[in-house]
Amino acid sequence: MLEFQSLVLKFVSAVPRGKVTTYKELARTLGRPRAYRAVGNALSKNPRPLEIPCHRVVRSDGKIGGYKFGSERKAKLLIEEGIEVKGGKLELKKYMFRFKK
DNA sequence: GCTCTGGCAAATG
DNA sequence: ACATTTGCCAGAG
Repeated sequence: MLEFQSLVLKFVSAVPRGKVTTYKELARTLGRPRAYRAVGNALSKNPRPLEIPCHRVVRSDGKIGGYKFGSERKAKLLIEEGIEVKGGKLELKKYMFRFKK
């Protein structure tokens, strides 16, 4: 459904600079706690890569995860936003942003 | 309608 | 901490 995707994009763009969220949390916020894969799928098909900060969505274990334009690019962007990325990972506890709930 | 593939997660070894 | 296995959702063909 396109609803799901739209929602994903919407929430991701709501993530403030310097913060990140996980695929899982995002999925849960959308009402589909186990649709984390679908979330990644939706982001990969992101219609506006420039307007949507897909790089602010990371894995639950703290790893950067993948990215349309390469994980290196993603890590770089995150660092530029003030997020420390060490060894391809980051401090999730510190930068995790939760929507409502 | 079924199979395959993903920017994944959690459990297991 | 790392690798493998299993589960799960949505889109594409």
